Amino acid sequence: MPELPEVETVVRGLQRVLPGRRIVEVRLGKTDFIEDPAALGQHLPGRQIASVRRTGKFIVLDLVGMNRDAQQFTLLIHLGMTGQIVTCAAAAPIAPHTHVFFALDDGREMRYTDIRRFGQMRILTVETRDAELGKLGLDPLEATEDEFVAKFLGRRARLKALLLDQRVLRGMGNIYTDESLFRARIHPKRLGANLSSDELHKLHRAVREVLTEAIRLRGSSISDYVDADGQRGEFQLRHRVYQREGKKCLRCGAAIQRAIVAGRSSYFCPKCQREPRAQSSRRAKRKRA
DNA sequence: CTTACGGCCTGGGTGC
DNA sequence: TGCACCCAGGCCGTAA
Repeated sequence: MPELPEVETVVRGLQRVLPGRRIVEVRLGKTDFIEDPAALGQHLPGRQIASVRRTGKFIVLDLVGMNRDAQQFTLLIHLGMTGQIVTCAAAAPIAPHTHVFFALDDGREMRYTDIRRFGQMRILTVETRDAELGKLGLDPLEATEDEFVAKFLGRRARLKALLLDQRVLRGMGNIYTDESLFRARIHPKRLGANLSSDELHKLHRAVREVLTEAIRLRGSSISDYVDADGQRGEFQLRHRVYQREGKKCLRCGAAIQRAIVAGRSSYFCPKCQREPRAQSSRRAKRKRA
């Protein structure tokens, strides 16, 4: 479910209520998605949430001890496919598949719910936090055009794979990849190395537009996604290709197609996004010649 | 460096 | 009503 716009929306909701709160207790259900479950109860109670932010699809909670020399920890949360985080009254009914309860010092709770448990939760030190987050690629909304373009030059992978690769850009997932490629009118099977500078320019702009608009509409709710207040997003109403197989392209009227590209379901307009023929990168061409 | 594939886990939809 | 099957917004490890 959650890609950059959804995680951003969740984080904005959490930012309104969490900073300054102290965690008083952690209760656990199933823990197979938590790197070190015992560490949660060991390190979190008594610590105060200093900040909440997003890096790519990760939610980053920085926690400080109540005395000055206490070690700082970071709680890193990834929502996977079906993860949800909400805050609610401690007495609120418990949704099925809720596996982590963080009791807060104002009598409320932050709860983590995840049907499929593809999410992850880790306690990190400041050093390991920076090492982990440093593996990620560019923030697609902050990258300059030059930085963005450089990530695709010479890459022989398909655009679909590159856009989904968190080491290239951090935060793109299947929905926003397809929506961005449609707006840039680029076929998901095209190779990074074969894009013209005009196409890279259009792609950069399309990615920013799609993500910005999706954040404004508080994300896409296809099935499970809700924000930190339990509200659904509305960007799914603006999808132009995603899950529109067989429906008319809103630009040209052709039937939207679905194909597996880079192992993932991909939606595109066969007329607006021309499929490349026998692709070869420059290097392969040179080899053949 | 790259792709392809299976696996993690549960639930919803479809078709018989 | 049951059941088999396919699909799902993410990501990792393995093999080729």
